[in-house]
Amino acid sequence: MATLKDVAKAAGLSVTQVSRALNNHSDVSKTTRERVHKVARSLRYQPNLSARKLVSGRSGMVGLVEPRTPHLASDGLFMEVVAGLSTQFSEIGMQFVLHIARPDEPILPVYQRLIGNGALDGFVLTHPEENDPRASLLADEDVPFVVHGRIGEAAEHAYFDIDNEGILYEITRHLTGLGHKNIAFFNGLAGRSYVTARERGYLKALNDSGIPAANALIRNGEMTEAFGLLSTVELFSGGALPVTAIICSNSRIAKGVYQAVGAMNLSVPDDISVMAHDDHVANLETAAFYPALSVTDAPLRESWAPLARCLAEAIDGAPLSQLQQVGPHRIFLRQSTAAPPRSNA
Amino acid sequence: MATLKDVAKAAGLSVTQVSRALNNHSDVSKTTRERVHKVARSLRYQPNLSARKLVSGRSGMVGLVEPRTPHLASDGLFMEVVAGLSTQFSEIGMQFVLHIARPDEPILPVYQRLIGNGALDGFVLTHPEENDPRASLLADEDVPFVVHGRIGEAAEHAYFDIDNEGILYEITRHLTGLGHKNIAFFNGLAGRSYVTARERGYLKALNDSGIPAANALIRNGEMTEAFGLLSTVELFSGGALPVTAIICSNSRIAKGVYQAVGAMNLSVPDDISVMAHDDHVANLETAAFYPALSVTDAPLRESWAPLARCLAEAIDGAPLSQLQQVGPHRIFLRQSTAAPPRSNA
DNA sequence: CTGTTAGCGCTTTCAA
DNA sequence: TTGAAAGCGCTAACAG
Repeated sequence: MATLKDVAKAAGLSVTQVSRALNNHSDVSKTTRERVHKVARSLRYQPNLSARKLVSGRSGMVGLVEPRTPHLASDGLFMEVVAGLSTQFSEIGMQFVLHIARPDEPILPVYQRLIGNGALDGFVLTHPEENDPRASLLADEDVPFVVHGRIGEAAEHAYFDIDNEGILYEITRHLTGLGHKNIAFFNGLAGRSYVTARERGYLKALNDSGIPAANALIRNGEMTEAFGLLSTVELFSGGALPVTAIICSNSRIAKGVYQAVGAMNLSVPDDISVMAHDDHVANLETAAFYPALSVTDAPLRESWAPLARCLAEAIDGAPLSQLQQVGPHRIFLRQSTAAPPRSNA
Repeated sequence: MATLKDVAKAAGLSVTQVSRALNNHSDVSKTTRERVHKVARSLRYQPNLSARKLVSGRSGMVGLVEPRTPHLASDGLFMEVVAGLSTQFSEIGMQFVLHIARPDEPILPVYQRLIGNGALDGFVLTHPEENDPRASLLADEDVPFVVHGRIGEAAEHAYFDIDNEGILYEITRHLTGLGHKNIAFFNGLAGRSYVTARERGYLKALNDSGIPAANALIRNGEMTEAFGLLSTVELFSGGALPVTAIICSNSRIAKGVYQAVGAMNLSVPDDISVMAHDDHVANLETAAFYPALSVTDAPLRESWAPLARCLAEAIDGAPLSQLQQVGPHRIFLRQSTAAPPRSNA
């Protein structure tokens, strides 16, 4: 491999000046810079990341740590994350490193090892939880990181997130606006920060509509079809509250809800209105549901690019205010929502 | 982070001696070594990989490069590979780096970048093809690598493989031994080296049994249920040769074959014998097929540990002879194979 | 605009 | 058995 020294010799310059030219510093004449770049290219020069990291603290490598769960191999979401991030980081000339931790191994020591190794410039954290210890560790150690999502209402870290609270507020207000009063909410697993945020939005909307919240109407679970199906059946077999609308945290849950509603010989939207948030991860075309599902829409895949950029900037030492971004979402009102049936209005 | 210097100071020794002690060199007194280890532990010392790589050429990081295909996110095999390798490498104290390449990007330049970066010690190559250009590149550049599979009959590189040729030989001989003469073979995509090896084994067995091979009996395709189903139907609708046995390169294909055979109102094994190789990647319990499928058996998951060890040794400069390993396989004869029906015997 | 000097953290001669 | 010194390839002061 050609080194800086080789390029310097070939260009008849000092190593320093070549380094500056290659890194596009301002204090290099244009002619020199161009000549150096040409020589470097002809020698197929590539900077040695280890050497660079050693002196400047930057290697251009960032990592994602994931515990190896039994389902990992069949987890489409996980692969979406990995493929998306990996692609986006190489797009901006960085190396994305995936580290799968042993299933039995506690996760913090893994981060500590990786930090101590000193090979990585920063980390991406996904699926944050409230008071996530990984974030605390990284913050304590002053290691740059970006979170996919937000930890806490006043997050003190770099993140890219969608407005989970706002999304649920919009959905819920739409339903209360139609006249619904008993609105169930099938949310994700408790503890995840987006789950909490969504619950906040739901509760706030109910409150703003003057509707009391009922614990029995909120359910948390893994966001699967089965969860939606079972929750719906249980909700109606309990028969306590005359639920007229169901909000699903994703389209997969909604699919299960549709099945249960059909099985119970009820109809969407005549008997029950259904809405969901669609992140486009499940291969479910919500417009092709029958009846077409009303959704808020924010494709997960649109977050990898901002996330990568955000981490790059965090590593470059950008101020926190620039590193906290909330992506857009849309709302599509289709055929699955209507005013509640008379008997329950 | 604590550095060697810190440890040296705390231990009252020179940096040199500490380095030697920590790396368990022979020329360090036992007392010193133990003391140094203790001090290092108490300071939570971790060697800086970049510094180490810079001077010794070893970082302890190895990589796998995978082009991002549309199906990647739902490709269970891929995740099995990633999770398996990642786990095994951390088991032996190495870092496993996954690099997903952009879909449009030719793959060789990606390797060249990664090599030139000088951050990785070596690579794992999966899904090798005959005359695989990646292997040529890595060999040319003198970068250690290990192949999951073999390239060519007399492979000149480190590999861990199963005896694909032998496996197909065994299967085919078992069928010819039962009296079958027209034995179809549904193999994987042409070009992959294990596909070629299996074909060799199949042809050799036919030859050794004095049975002429027929091109029409060999089919190559993506190893899916659909491939098995369609191939079977086509084979029989052509109606040229009275096929009495089908060999499938994996259990998924066999599942498709079973479906087609059922649809055609034929029976396994009375009309058609079926055998397959089972790598335990598809979640198909071959013993639970009806009738139970006769298979050769070599779980893919058993290859990650040897593969990781092999690469580690290759990086350590072990001789090639130690780096070429062939894993074991078993054969389970169950209910899907029998002598051919009289009319075709 | 350019070169000289120093040093990142580590391993490895070479001497003692 | 130990230490001093050199240097891996690079960047960042500091002079000029």
